[in-house]
Amino acid sequence: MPKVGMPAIRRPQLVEATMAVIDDVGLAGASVSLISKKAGVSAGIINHYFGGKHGLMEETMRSVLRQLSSGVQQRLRLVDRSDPKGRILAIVEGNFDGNQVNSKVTKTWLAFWAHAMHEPALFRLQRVNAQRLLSHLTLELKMLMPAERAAFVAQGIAAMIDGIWLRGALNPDGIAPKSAVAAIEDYLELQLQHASNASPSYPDQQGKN
Amino acid sequence: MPKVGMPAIRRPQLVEATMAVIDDVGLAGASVSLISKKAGVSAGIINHYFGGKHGLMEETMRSVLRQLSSGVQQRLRLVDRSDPKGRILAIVEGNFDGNQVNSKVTKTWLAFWAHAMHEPALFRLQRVNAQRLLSHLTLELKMLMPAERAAFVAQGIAAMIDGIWLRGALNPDGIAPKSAVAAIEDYLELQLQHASNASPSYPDQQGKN
Amino acid sequence: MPKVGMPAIRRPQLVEATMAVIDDVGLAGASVSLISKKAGVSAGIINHYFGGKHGLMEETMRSVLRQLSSGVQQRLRLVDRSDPKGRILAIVEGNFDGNQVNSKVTKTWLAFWAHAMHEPALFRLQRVNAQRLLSHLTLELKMLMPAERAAFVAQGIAAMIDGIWLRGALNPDGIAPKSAVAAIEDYLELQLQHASNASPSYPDQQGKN
Amino acid sequence: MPKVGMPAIRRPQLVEATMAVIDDVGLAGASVSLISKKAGVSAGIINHYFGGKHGLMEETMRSVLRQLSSGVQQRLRLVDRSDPKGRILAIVEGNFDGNQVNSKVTKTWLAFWAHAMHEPALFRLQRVNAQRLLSHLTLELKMLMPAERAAFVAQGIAAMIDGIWLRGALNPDGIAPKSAVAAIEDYLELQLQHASNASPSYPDQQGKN
DNA sequence: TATGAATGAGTTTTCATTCAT
DNA sequence: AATGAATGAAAACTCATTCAT
Repeated sequence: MPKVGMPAIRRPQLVEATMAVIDDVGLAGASVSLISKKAGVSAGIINHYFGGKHGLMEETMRSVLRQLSSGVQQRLRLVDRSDPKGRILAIVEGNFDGNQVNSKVTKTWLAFWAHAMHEPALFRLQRVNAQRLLSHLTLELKMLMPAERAAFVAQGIAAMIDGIWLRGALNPDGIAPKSAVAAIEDYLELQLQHASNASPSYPDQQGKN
Repeated sequence: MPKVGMPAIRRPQLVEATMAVIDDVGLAGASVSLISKKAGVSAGIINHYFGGKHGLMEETMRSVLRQLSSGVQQRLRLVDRSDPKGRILAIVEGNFDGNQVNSKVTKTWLAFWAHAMHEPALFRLQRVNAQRLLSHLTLELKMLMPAERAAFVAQGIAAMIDGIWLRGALNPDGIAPKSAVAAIEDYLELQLQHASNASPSYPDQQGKN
Repeated sequence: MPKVGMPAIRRPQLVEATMAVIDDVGLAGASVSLISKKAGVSAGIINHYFGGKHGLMEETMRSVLRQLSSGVQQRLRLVDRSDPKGRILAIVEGNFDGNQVNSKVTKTWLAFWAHAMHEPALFRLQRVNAQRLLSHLTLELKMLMPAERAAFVAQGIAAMIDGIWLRGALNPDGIAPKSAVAAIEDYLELQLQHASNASPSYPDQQGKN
Repeated sequence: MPKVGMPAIRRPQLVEATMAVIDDVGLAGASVSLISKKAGVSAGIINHYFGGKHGLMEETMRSVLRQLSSGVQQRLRLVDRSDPKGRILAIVEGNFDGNQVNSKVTKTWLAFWAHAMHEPALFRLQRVNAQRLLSHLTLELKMLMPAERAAFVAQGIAAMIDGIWLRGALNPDGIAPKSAVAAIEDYLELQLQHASNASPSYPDQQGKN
């Protein structure tokens, strides 16, 4: 008689082990045998639950991305819809959430980004995520500046977020969330000042802060 | 006597083939046999010239980074030393040089960045490069604003450069150099205005443009 | 559950196959693929059980040496502790035990002796074995002659044993155990006579036989 | 125009290099490339002079055996034909000649002995040499004891010689010629005493010494 | 005569996957 | 559900040999 509810235990357990192994030895060195050893189960079990290594990898990447956006969602929920600047900062801060920026997550995230380039399924996943960040930012920025400018600034913020992550992967200590957020907040602030000078029809920003 | 000067032909030929294969199938799929097939030579030759796959990979990464910084160097040579803003833009433009931003180089660059996380030799290489970009930018920015602020802005610019590259890897058409440079130039411009307002002792910027 | 107890079957099976292949084609020709073919299993299994060819070779050498000393131990158990001459002959006979002297074991033994010269782990193994033979012999001879002389004679006997093995490897029919033992017994007899002449305080030998 | 007399230079040069490399890394590790590097020439040259690696190895083995028997021949020339015991000791001493017993020659000699087991040409060479030692010894011993006994003792001496060599290979300091010769001389002496007791028709030995 | 570039066969090893238990 | 024994394909690498120069 099979133990019931095993999938709910085994799947996250294996995904966790996968991240840990990728952190240890890189994506290239993350073999099924290493992952199963880390999880304390047999190698065959991966096929049982994920239909193969590929399935486990996809699930792991989904999990990484899910973790990342859940940090953003959580913080957004705390900020009023009518406070665009606050919401933008929430998005930024969510991206540098405490448990996101340690070396382990940074390396796994980067490994998947590179890997996704040649795996259509993962590529789509990654692209959707990148676009979502952009549209979230654009949506809020449109309340503070003209649409065209909003799109432009959103691209800048998104690039800075990912660039800080990317460069943070080279740092053994990971990313310092505070200075990361400060850099982007500074950028945003300048853009808002610029916007208010150029077109006085978007004065909301000053009032809100 | 054997054919002379072959190393000068074979080594770049194999490095080229390596980039092409990484572009095709990713770093994970870039086997020695695939690379040698692409180069039209036997697999054994890679050991002959690079002492193993590892040597070829390191050389390829060096080549990618070299290409990147040579674009920067070339453009810097055309700009007067007393024009910091011009030099910063030269650095930025060099990073989005025409032959840098096609999908092939972007993907190879990203693949190596991720791979370097677990290869000490490549890691050092990558880190040195990332630091060089930063110090080049800081050096010039110091002529336009206080040292502390210069370091801060340099980080911002570096992050935007790498972030645009990273996000560009998701784009099948590669990076659009013009809008990439425009985004960073805009950021720089705002920072300069801010600096001149805050401390009138760095007025050079206005005169130079 | 998988088939249990396979290691207990596979390991000796692979060691046996290794000896057979070394006998057939020599140590240099004993490839993993040949060995696994002889054992009727796949090549990969060797890594599964021995962690690589090296592990298999070490285990095989241990097995050869174990077989050799078990022959000696067996015969020693049948001889009274107070009969040094009998014990020495038991050691000698054990070294020319029936299943030791066929061409197969002789060649494997010699191949390993030569190979061990450049493999620290095997070298130690071989050296320990050579020393053990010597100390066993010395121990018994000390009851029949002065210590210094005992050490001298022990070296002689050990040399003759190994020399007969070595020269036996050149003989397609292997070693003739009887004449091998006879040659060494003759040597021992002469040494005992010499000892009893020189120092009448070691008369035990005559009484015991 | 070819340099004349090159074979007379190159062949011994390569044979020397081969022995040195076998000493360094063992027969298994002695690749053509390593040998040619040691000799300071190109790899292709070995085919030129020896028709392949095999030819070089055979020549090297011949050289080792030649060196060994030349030591014996030299010493035999100094001893009167009518002094069998002296001639036997000359043979023994020749086998432990100063330049024979260092670790380098010992290891090469042993490596070839083991290797010869599976190379008909080398096997014959080795066998002829082993037989020659035996017949030299028998020839002299026949002048001191009955033919049958002479053959028996010759086997004993030959076994001790080779046994001491074999065991000497395990000793980093090589073989101590003096104690090696002493062990065999002792054995010979006992055999001669025994022979003179058993059959007084072979009294020469005593007179000669 | 001599080189060393180049090859291709063969080696060990890794690894995802399958499967009997 | 879970194991780990077993496989076979593919990987990197080694190496004797060939050959144009």
